[in-house]
Amino acid sequence: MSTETPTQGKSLTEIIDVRKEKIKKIRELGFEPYEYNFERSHLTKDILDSYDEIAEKNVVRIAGRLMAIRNMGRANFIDIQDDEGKIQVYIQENKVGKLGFKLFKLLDIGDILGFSGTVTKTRTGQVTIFATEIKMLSKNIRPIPIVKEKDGDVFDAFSDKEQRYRQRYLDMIVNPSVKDVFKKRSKIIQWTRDYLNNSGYLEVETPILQPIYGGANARPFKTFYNALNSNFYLRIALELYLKRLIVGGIDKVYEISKTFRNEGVDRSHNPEFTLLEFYETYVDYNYMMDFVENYFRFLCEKLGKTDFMYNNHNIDFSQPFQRRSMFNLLEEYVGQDLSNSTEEELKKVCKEKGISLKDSDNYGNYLAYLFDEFVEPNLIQPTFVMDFPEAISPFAKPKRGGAKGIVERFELFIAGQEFVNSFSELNDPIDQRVRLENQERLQESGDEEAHQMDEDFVRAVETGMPPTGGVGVGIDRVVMLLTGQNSIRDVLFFPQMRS
RNA sequence: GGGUGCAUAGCUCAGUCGGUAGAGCAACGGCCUUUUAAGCCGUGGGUCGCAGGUUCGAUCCCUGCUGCACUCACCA
Repeated sequence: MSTETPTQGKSLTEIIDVRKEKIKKIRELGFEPYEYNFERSHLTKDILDSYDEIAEKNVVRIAGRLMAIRNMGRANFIDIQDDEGKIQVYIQENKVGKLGFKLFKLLDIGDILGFSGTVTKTRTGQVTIFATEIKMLSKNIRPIPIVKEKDGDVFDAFSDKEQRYRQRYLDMIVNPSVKDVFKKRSKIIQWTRDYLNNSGYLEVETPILQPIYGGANARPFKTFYNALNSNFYLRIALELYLKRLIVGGIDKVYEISKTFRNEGVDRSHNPEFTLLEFYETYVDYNYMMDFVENYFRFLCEKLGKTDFMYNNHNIDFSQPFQRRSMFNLLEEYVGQDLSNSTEEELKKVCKEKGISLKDSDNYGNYLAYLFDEFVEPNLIQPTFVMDFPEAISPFAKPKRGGAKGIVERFELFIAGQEFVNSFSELNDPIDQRVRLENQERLQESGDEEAHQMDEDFVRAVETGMPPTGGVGVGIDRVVMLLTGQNSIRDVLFFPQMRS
């Protein structure tokens, strides 16, 4: 191979070759193309925000990624982007020296650079760093997409969703608003912890790898533990271990962590997602409704607003959340009072409404089908739906003074989607065992999502579980709602993609 | 899993009623001392997603596959 720099950029591999040659040239000039550190005096945002103050001190040191070059011969303007912003740097040969200028000539968009310089304004009034020293901190050899912008219009945006998700780092570099969503996500999760910690809750970690899965109706991911020669599952919920901790004497406990369900991927589902569950002793689901409502108010307060556009709906958190029983809502939207209907009667209603049924379906399933089909899409503003059928709620206490077969459970619906699920937790061990045995039978009869019997969990309840209110919150959905994103993929750094 | 659509240069996109392709940006060589989608002159860059089929000839038509988007079903 010739030691000459190729004189023409060609395909991608040849562009990369040219940049590798530049690495050699940078070393020949006496510079290290991959530095170990660089002391910064400011972030670009600081300089732009407090120009007057900094201009007095005058000399600054910044570092960041080279995003644009406007080359006018002896006068050169470049844009440097760091975590919080972007600033213009002015490069002139008699300021950076002959050697520095030779280095400048070897720069490419995408390089990570450090600069010393003085802060001034150009004649158009733009805050600019007049560089006195250039330092190469990391040489880019793979070109990044060039996105240009004028008056708010973006040109040639890096917009291919597949590439954006697969190469999220590129997406973040060239589409800076992407980072804003994730920073807000991080804050929402931090505020969630604040809310619970301030209420006396203890954050804990429980097993992700479990010999028996449970706590929700879902298919698990299955794996094999060689050393134990047995099957294990990735957890589908946090419930059963957190309740063991309640039995163990932690009065207020929560976990916020990844959970896994072996189901389809779509705009609002990812196989691994972030679930928050919290349990508090000596309270019931009525208490938890207030607590959850206040949680959303707390987040609104932190975000400084109560209106959010989500899936083309304007969601208003300024009003008290509606509280309606499931039967009450069914009566409104299905058009008949089903609260005294028998299983057979419900089945008939489902058939009349054209809902396809499975053999293993029961009273609770029929109600759930009617609810999903006719009620859910209408629940746009925050609404607590109360009192679900026992048959689909194996961990909730029976409704006090209510109809048989109904439990104290609520779900919070917003924009037709479920955000929160909560029970007055079942603490009667005899009843709990019966419920899980029923689930076990369902599983044996082919319901893949029914619960497994968890003897150790039942043993814990038998030991004595205090009255407890429990809540599960789909954090990704909360983030979607509060950041105005309609796809879960836009609130996950690395959403699930096919390989 | 079903349906619809898309896949062309590093990026954003044209295009070929079937005769192996173009633009802008980026790259490469020049010019330019206040630009900011900088500008000007010049140069190169593509197995047109993959595999088959039809055809004298396929990037284009057909089939299958893969990936992505939207959507329906299931789930948070």
